[in-house]
Amino acid sequence: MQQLESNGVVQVSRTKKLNLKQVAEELGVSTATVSNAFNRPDQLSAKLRERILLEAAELGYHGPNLAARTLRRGESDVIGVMLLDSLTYSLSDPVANQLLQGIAEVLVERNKHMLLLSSRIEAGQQRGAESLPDGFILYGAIDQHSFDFILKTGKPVIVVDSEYKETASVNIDNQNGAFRIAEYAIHDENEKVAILGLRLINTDRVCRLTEADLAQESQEVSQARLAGYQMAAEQKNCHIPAASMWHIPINDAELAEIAAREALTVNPRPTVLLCMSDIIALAAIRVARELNIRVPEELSITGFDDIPESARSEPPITTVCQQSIEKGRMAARLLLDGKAKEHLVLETRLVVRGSCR
Amino acid sequence: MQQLESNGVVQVSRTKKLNLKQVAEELGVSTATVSNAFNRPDQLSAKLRERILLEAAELGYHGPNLAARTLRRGESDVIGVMLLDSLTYSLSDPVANQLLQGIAEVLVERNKHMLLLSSRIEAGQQRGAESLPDGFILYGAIDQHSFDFILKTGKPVIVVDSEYKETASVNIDNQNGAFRIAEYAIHDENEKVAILGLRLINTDRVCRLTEADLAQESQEVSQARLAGYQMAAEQKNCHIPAASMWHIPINDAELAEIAAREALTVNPRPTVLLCMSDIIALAAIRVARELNIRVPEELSITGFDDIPESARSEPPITTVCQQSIEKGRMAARLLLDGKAKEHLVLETRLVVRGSCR
DNA sequence: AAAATTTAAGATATCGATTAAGACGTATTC
DNA sequence: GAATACGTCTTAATCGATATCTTAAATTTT
Repeated sequence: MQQLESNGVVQVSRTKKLNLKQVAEELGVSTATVSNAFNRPDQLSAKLRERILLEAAELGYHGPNLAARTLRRGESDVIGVMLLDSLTYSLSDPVANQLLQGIAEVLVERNKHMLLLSSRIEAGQQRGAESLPDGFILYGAIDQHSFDFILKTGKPVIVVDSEYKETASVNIDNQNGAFRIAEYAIHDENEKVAILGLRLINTDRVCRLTEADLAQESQEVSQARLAGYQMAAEQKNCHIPAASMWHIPINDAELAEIAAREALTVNPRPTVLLCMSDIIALAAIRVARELNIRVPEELSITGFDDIPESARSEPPITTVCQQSIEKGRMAARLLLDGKAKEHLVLETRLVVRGSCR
Repeated sequence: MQQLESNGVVQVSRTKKLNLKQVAEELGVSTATVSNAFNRPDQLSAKLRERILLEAAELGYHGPNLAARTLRRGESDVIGVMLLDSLTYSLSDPVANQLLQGIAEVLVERNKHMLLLSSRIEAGQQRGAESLPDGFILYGAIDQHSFDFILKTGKPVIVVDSEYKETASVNIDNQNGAFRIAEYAIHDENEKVAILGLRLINTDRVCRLTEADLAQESQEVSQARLAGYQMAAEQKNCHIPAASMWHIPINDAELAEIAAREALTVNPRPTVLLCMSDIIALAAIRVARELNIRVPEELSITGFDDIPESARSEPPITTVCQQSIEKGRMAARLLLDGKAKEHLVLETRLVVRGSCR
């Protein structure tokens, strides 16, 4: 249909896309040979291969169709990255972003592709793309339902910032990081310590905690950080009551400002404000400025994450570097190297800057 | 192999993944019916459909394989998003990020998936995933080679922040936006105006421009913004010589600081600093503080983009809102609605904050 | 009640590629 | 010089799902 014979020369319309089989016919070789030209250079002579590649390109053929190739080989060279909550939210979060950067770096290096998935499935939406990827990287405390779904694909899964016995994982020692920064920030038993926590309880609103809340199970990362803070405080003979803790549901600057405003207007005012993310710490600094509280003279503020912005704020933030980019790289490497059983725990680093006395 | 018959009951090992055909056999229906159960509810009775869906799930079958489905249907429900430069860099750029957020929002709404691609192909790397997506969104001034490659797939393409006659596009009126902010920032002919420009010439290093550089063709977005600045300056009887312009190769805080440091230490010192991105403006503010130059009293600084950080800096940045998230949404909608010929130009908004007199 | 129409489910060719096995001629070995 | 190995290319089965075309049954129409 798309080829018309005339005086021995076979012509192909350039408008219609052609497939490997048609290319093979055009060049007078078998499909196997064309396929090999693209995938297994050792299976044919260099000369023929070169000719095929060249002429295929001229015909407008740009290499094997991924769907067909995937179907046949059972491998797509695509890696699925599943982010917590909605994609839109995750993409706005600097930590998730750094993770993606690290993942992207390794995937590009290895000629793999990245498919973004979100764990949150809205009503009327279906899963569908999960059968394509060769493996998955899950970020954060994915809900059990999504996790099971992914797990049942039988493909390798690496979890970041969470841990399940069934899969490999990349984590940091949250408790230790929190302990060290709290230990650094809290000088003695006279300090009034407040905590701006991330996802401490299961509520969508900013709120001040009660003792009852503390008994509840919360997200593991937050729980670990909280435990680290408390351990350091106790070591300095400070006690941090639940009423000095605020819950912030997502890592969002505005919500963090609301919490910070509450925390910094209680009486007596805190002297140390431990923030579970840099976004929160940055918000706290803005609120402190607004309230004419000098940082760090009157108030020490600590962050967590070490996002790029933290180094550039005024004052720059004393924080815990959790190497998010590196976590992404490690996760991607574990996955691609088939180390689907390891549980990595990366070191955190205390980054001392100007926001603490 | 994976099913063993015993006393009339057919059992399927739960460990091995099964396909639509096997599911059909298990349930004693045809493959067409199972397929219809998943894709075309109107083609079979509700009762049977429900039974199939239920039992399939129990057998551990999670719906049609994407590769096979794509191969057969010729549609993957995957959209390719190609970012400028390396993925790693793009993911760290707040503007690209907002764009992705907007795209993600619409794709999720419509049950589509997002495949991240980068335009930069390193040595030894191949393209390969380009055959999968049903369409593409290209961000920025993609190099001609990559552009042609994508175009030749014959699939719909939407370009953002660039324009080609062959494809639809979503842009903002860069020149107008730049004109308005410069008009606002430049008070009279006594101002000394300097420009911190993004990708003004084709060099990887920060550098001060010469008149010869101005004659050269540069990237369209930058060129438009520059033209807007110049038009506003001339209207106020100011002339901005090339020597008052700096080229910054990528939208990076550190490079921007280098340029800002140079620009703010020339004599006489500028009174207005027009920055082609908010990242640059934020860097300029830090450098100004470092040099004890009061902003805005002694120096007006303007940005471009309106990234979230700009509203929160001290002083907050007067900038041009380019609605990056909305651009992403529009691009995705154009693509999914098959409007592959339109050239949208979104309005910019002058956002007056504290960084200008 | 016979004919016409609608509804429900099955049979099968097909999408585009990969790869194991095989064919064929040439080079190497003893 | 026969046997073996090697390099190069071809044949053909296969991956998993979809959609067209049938067939059979149920329902409506006249």
